Amino acid sequence: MAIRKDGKNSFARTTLADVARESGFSPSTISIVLNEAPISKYVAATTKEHIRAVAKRMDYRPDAFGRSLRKRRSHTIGVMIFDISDPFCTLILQGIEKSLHPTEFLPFIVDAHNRREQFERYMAMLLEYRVEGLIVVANWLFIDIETLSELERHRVPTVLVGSEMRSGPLGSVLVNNEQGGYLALQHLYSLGHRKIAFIRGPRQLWDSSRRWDGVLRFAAEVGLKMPKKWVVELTGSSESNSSFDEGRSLTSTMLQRDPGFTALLAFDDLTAFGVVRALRNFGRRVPEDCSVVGFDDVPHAALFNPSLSTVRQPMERMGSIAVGRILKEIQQDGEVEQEKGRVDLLPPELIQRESTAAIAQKGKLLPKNTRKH
Amino acid sequence: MAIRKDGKNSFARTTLADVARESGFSPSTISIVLNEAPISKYVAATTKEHIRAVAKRMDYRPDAFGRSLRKRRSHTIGVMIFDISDPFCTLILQGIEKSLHPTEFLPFIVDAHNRREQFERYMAMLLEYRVEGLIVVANWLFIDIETLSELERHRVPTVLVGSEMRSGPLGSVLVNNEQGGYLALQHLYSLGHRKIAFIRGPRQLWDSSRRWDGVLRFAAEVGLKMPKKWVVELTGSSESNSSFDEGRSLTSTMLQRDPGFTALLAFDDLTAFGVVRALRNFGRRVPEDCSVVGFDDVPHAALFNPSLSTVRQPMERMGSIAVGRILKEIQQDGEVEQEKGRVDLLPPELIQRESTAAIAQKGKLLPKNTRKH
DNA sequence: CTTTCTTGTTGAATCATTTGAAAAACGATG
DNA sequence: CATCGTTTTTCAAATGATTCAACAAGAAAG
Repeated sequence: MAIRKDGKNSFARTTLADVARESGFSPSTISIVLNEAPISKYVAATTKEHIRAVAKRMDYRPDAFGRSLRKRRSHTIGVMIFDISDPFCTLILQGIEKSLHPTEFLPFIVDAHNRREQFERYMAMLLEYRVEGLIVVANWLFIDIETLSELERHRVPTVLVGSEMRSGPLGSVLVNNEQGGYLALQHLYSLGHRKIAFIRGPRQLWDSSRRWDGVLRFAAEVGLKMPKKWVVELTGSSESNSSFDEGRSLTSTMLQRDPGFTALLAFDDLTAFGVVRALRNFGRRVPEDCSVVGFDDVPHAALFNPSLSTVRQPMERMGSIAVGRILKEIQQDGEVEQEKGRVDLLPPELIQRESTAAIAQKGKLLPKNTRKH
Repeated sequence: MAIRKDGKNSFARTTLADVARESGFSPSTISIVLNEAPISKYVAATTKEHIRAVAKRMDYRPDAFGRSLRKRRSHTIGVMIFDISDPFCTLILQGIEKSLHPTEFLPFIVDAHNRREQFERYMAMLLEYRVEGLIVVANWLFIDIETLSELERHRVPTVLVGSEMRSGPLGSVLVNNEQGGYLALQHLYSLGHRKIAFIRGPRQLWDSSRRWDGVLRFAAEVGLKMPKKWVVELTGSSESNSSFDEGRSLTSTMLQRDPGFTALLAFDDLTAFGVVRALRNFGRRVPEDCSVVGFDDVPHAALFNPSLSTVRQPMERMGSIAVGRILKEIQQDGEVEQEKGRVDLLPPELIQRESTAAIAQKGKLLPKNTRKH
């Protein structure tokens, strides 16, 4: 359909040459005018006007490929995520988008679905598209360190968000997990809880250990006992709702073992949701019979019943800080090496909601509690 | 750093010419071999091997810009979303990604943040990048019809997911909202509820009306009365959690007006979460005192307390069907016009969970409700 | 009258790749 | 020895835009 006699598809896009022909000026002039290049100050005002009018009338749009090829710039920042359905990563994405918006850069988002093979394929893709920077949103990261270090090889400024490499040249932006763990336990402790159960994160996850370090530090400071029967650990499959299911089953196990705890500290919000479900099924009310605290503050934490007390990660800010660092690296073109491996640790914030409450004064747990707040 | 005497950055990417020089063959041959073009069957096997080896050794990656410019194909499908933090849209995205994965196409995702200005900017961007197809995920769509119809002008095959245009040339893939509304009310009715409150969707939203049509159809069939005092409507701001907040405040209003309803049908899941919150604050238990049904089945609906009964939209499938249609249109290159404006209506599915229950036999709320079903 | 300066515009090269046409190389055929 | 048919490889053009050096025209200066 719609092929003209001259062989050209009549719907073919308008090119610079078309505008040139139509306006009577050369392609060079058109380009200079439309890009408002420095030399354009020598172009006659009438010419400028005329060219702009013609370009608009013909609905001219510069071709990204031609342009990028010539300028050797793509004006894109690659954003690699591992699971778009994770709300944690969603908010970071929003932070990234928002701070990229006023710039000349465009995010190129790809989702590896937690699959190594896809990670690699998309990675190659991003390099072919010559992204000028790369942000890796590592929500739940089991890709080996090795694979990530390889990123450096490509000489593309890279920042890791939400996770940290034990060693290695990659810069990262993340919450201070150690402090977060500390805050969470401190919160429960200050509400009077002494019999506290714990669901740690998966051992393979580095953040998980840091968070646990914070918990241990507070426990040591106040001399809290942490009996083994009340400390369990997620296995960390990469399935979507696995931490909910695991939170639930681990809690059930602990309840059957010894239901005497009055509070539970969960690795993250999704786990905490599972915990609440298990407690309810066991006939425990939250927070009256057992307080629960999560980690992350995903958007749904506030909507949940009961709304979840949790340690907030400033996710949107993490995204925008990552963008800031990438832009800086791009501008400085690798001059300031010392910036590269830097780790930005942002402070977490304890958000108190309904799922935690002071322990019953005279309440024995099992009997009924008749207090006010 | 690392600029060689010849002025070239030593980290510059390897080009086809580099491989040609290194291997002793011409760029043409390299291209033919690496792309396994038809003529490559005439290339000597030893040559092929040699070229592949050199390319691999030099870590050659074809440049997407050079290639796309020459081939006049981008191998990308634009995906326009309006709010990435909406879980509804997240699942559709996953469906899209998954079905695009085995193809030669790559999704180019942009998020307009519900802002018209950004929508237009990103739209222009996608056209500059010559996307070969476009999927618009219209979760919560207040962009005028006009703007969307304009898409057609660009001769890019376009499919709308999750919404439908009253009229216009754009094809779409969405759930049968009318049937969904019908199912939701039928569910509550079959549980014995007769005093039912309703929170409609915003009037500007076309889907909202269709859903409501289904509700009315069922009500008419069984002769259910729907007093005005128990029918309210969302205003539909584009804020992130607005439907939660609105669901909550509208429910509070209705409860104060007349708390006699035993069930509530909400426009969507997020609204339903707000409803549950309001009921709890009012001292009503869900589902014992009031059943609540949502719409969508977002991932968190199952994790919520109580887990939410709802009408499921097959979101992942919607995404993959959209991809299927786009790919077909691309291949047929506009030959089969009749496909274009087609509307795929997928069947919704009622998911019964904890938030709905049969009405109490010896009912408390208002005096007697002593029937069976 | 030549030179210089300013203003306004353009030609040609360049970016990395693909591709149809053409050119080698080579043995075989008449 | 010219001609032909294969097989193997390369030339050169094309894709769409940007940019630098250069050119043209007119005015001003020497």
